[in-house]
Amino acid sequence: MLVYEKNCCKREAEVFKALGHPIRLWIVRQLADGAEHCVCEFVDAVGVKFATISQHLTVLRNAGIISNDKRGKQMYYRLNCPCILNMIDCIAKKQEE
Amino acid sequence: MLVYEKNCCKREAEVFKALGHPIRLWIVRQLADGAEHCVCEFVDAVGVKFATISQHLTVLRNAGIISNDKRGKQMYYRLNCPCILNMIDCIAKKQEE
DNA sequence: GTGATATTATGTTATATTACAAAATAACGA
DNA sequence: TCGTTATTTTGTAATATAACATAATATCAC
Repeated sequence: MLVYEKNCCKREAEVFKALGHPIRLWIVRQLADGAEHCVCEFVDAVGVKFATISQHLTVLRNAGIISNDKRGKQMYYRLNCPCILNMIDCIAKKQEE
Repeated sequence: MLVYEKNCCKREAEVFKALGHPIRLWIVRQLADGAEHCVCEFVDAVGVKFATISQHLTVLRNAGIISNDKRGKQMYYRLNCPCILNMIDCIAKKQEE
């Protein structure tokens, strides 16, 4: 018999939700292998407004997926746990089938 | 230099988005190891309306995560690819840290 | 300090999601 | 066939999300 506990899966669902947007998923991929990038690089590549990218980065940070680090005028972002890329690749492979 | 291609990551993001709701994530977990369950079992356990669970199941199905199979009056659901559980467990472990 | 640059915060509008009620469908048993 | 049960579909209202404009903040160069 199945049992659903109040608040179950809440925090984990937040991680998946954060990855559930094309721009955010793409950003995470750009941070593969420990690469660091600043906000303006994402803005240039994606072609949406600065504020929008910044918002997406905040979502990823709140979910614990990325961290940031200010150096000079620029804010650099990096993956907290590159293992998340295995997961993404696993989904991507399934899509190709 | 980063390049974002139009429509990139769209289909994959949909999979993550589908997993990005506590009830749906819980449902996927109940289908671990090939277990099959019918809609009413989820309804009883979660305590939301039938229509709500049915809607969530549709989201998971559209994302290609689960499949269904009608037997008699009941509709049974199962995981398409149990490997998705590894991914979920990986996220869950990170949350415990 | 002033101005320029990089970024985040806030407010706003359009759109999407969630949960429900009620209606529709499908399969079974009497 | 008729009613019952299991489920999906459709419509609706509340809430959340996404993208943007604009304002605020922080850091550097002068």
